[in-house]
Amino acid sequence: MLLRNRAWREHVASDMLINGIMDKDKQTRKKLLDSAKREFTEKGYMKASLRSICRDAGLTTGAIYFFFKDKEELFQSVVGEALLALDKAIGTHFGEEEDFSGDVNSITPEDLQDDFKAALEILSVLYRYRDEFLLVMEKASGSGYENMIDRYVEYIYEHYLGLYCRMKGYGSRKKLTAEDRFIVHWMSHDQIEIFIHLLTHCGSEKEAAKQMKNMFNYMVGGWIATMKKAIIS
Amino acid sequence: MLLRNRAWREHVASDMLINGIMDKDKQTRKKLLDSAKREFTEKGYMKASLRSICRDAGLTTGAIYFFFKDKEELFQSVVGEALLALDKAIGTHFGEEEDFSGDVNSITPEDLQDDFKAALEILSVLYRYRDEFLLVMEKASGSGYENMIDRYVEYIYEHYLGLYCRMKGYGSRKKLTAEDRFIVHWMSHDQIEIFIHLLTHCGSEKEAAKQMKNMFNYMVGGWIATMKKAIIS
Amino acid sequence: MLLRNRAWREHVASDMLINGIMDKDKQTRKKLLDSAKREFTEKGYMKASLRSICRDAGLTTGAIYFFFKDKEELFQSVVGEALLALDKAIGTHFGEEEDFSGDVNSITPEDLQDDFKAALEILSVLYRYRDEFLLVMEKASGSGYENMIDRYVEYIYEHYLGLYCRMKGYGSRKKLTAEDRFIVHWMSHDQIEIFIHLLTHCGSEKEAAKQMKNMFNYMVGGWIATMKKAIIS
Amino acid sequence: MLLRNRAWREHVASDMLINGIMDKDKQTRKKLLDSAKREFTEKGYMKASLRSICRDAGLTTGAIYFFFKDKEELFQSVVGEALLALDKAIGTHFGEEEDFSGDVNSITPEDLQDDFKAALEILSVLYRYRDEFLLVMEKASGSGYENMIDRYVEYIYEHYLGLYCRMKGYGSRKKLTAEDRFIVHWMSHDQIEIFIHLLTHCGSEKEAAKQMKNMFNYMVGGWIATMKKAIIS
DNA sequence: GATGAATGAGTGTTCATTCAT
DNA sequence: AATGAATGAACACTCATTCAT
Repeated sequence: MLLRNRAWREHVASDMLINGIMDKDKQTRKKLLDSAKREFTEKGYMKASLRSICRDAGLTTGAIYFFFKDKEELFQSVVGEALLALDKAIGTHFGEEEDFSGDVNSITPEDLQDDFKAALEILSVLYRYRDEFLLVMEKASGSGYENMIDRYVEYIYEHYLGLYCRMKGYGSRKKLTAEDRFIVHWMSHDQIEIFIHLLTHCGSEKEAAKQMKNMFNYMVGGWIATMKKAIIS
Repeated sequence: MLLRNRAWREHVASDMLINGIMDKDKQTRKKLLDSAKREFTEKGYMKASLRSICRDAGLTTGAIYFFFKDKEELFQSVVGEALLALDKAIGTHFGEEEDFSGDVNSITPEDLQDDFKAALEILSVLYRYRDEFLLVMEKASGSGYENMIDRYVEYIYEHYLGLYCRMKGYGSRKKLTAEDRFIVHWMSHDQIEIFIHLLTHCGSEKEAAKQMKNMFNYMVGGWIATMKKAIIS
Repeated sequence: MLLRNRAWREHVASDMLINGIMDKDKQTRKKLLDSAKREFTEKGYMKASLRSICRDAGLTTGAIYFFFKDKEELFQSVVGEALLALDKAIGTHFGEEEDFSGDVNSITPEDLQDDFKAALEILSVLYRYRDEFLLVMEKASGSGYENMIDRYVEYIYEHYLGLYCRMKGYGSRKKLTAEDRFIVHWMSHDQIEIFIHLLTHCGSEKEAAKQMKNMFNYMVGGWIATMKKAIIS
Repeated sequence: MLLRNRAWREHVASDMLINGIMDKDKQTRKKLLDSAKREFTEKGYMKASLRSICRDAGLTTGAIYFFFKDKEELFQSVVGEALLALDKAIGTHFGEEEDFSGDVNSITPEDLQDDFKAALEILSVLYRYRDEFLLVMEKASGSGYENMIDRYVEYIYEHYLGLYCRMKGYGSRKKLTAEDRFIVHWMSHDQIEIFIHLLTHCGSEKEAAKQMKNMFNYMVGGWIATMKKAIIS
């Protein structure tokens, strides 16, 4: 799992529960979160003013501190659910190394297409919480989520490293050179950038799914070229 | 030209002149800029403290305001020369639409390789001002340079749009669909990301040039796939 | 009586009653007082947080206000019983001017030793409520008990003034000079300091009683010297 | 030396220099210190408000932070000079163990009288900075000077331990029992309390010096009794 | 050219207290 | 009897900026 630790996940999960069950009076909290989302989105984490958030929510200064420990936890509460969902989705599709033991030569670049389906599901999560992810990706500077992108890259990097090895017929990762690792890292990075690019440039999931096709086509082409070159040179 | 306006460019250019000619007591300015670079790099634009910069430069608080209008202009002055150099380099290689009028079919993906040489020269500029570019790319949040990346993307996008048209045999850009534009935009973005990735992950220009080869191979593969698919589907 | 007024004493007394009789659900109050004692001891009156006390007691913020008017009264309730007990003990031993009318010359410094027994009993009270007294003596800054020590000094001062007069053969207090009063005041102060010193430095009553012997010896020596000097000079 | 460290002492010393030499414009700092002294004296360290201090000094909120790092340093600057002076005085009179090597029996309680002269000089320092010492002794709760008294006790305790040993004819401190140490610690404490008592109860140094005579007489009587008892029992 | 003082609005945060339920 | 929400004033502290000298 990518996200911090179990305690944190449960914390966020309990948030979701609370929000789900007690519809009656927890509207203040909701209002606060809405205002916070708006403010963070407008000004970014650092420039966002808690006063301004409270005002916008029709509350007084200290109100936030009944529900949230501090600014950081408020931000966390805004994006937590989204991150948890993404965490789960990524964990499902990129987490476990597929138990592969067939003929090495039978692996074709088309295997990459499997990722496409996974990517579609991830895309679905991303659009379910679009605002929140845009927040994390572009407005989190100064918060504890500043480098979330890198963390995701690092996570799927492991996955792609395995895929790369199998495509090259490496039995062990020990055969990987620094150059191998660099290009795989880049391709992992690129995969994440695809998601971000879609999220920022496509207004709907549907539109994003359509464009992602071409982007994947591009990406697969890149992988093929990378493999060929490796074989040739 | 990419950068704001002529007035600004001249402002920056005169900076360079000043620094070059009057060696005597403009060293205070230099000291200030050095300290500013250090502080911005350490803490990022927003968290950087002018007090701290002055202290580090062995000056008092108000000193900055003799040389710079405000915090923003100080940052600008730190990164200005670098941006100007990059602007020039990009202008040279991506700026002018090549006067192409040959046989459409003669265009091969290998044309992309021309970009490689251009990219190497840009890489050279990037590493000449590595600190400054890292500043702009990763620490400018809150300043006027927050979205510099997008501006560069937008700029080379025009270039790649032309290339794409010629590779597809389009006589006019009017034939481009929204889908065409989207993928070209992405590929432009990707090109910029390659530079940033190199700058952040390679300690020397030499190392970066080496890794860029594989990244370009990947990119060209992507272009080929994009072209093919376009033909097929 | 030393403590404020009758109303207050009855208030505290009724507290004791309540705690004694209704064992059933007044345990909440008890829990609150325990947590308060802990918090006050840890952080001192001012830095103590009512929130924190409630949390520690497993209750919510407002709960305190059912039992106590405000922070001050809570503190009062924590230390009240102890103060009342001490008030009683001091009243018994230092309160009433002994009905003395014998031969003036028969008074010897050994009369001071009578105080020793009284002091032992007071010590017993102090150790019965050791936590509470340490609270009052060292952690009450900011509360209404800040200068409790001075009040005790003032109280026993009257007692020692009488003793001093008799030892000097004064028939009336009118003979006392400002200098007389000053030294008696100091010696009263010193007596109180002895108690505090013991309470803070000895872990058990037994240990304190042992050390008090030497301290009294020191004190009696001081009284003798004071008397002699008064006679001589 | 009692006070923290050399760096700190030099810091305070330079303060004194600044205040002494530059009479011209440093009046703002002086005003701030005056207002601070007043505020701290009135409300104590914790309840003192920096806002209030600035207001009283005719300045705006942030002004303090030009001269002082934070609340703590402001307090330090108010009392620092006084503490330094006291440190010096105490160091002179209680710091060095007198190089005693005469006949043990020749030591009489009158040796204690030597302390009297020392005490008079210390008293002089205390009254030179009376406000400041009252601040430290009674209003420092919450600041870094909360337990200054104990520190002074600990310091002179060493001195009195030596004196006690010589009066008892001990060649080495190893002969001291826990009970010995306890009573000497108490007597050291008492010595300090004498100073505080004078400072709080006498309006002038002259008056204090007069009353101290009797208090010393009392103290010497205590020492004699302590010594005798030790010999007898 | 540069200093050093001062501004003043702003920040996140704390907390005793209140009160409808 | 106790909850949980909300208040609102206060706090220490930061900082870009200004300006007389």
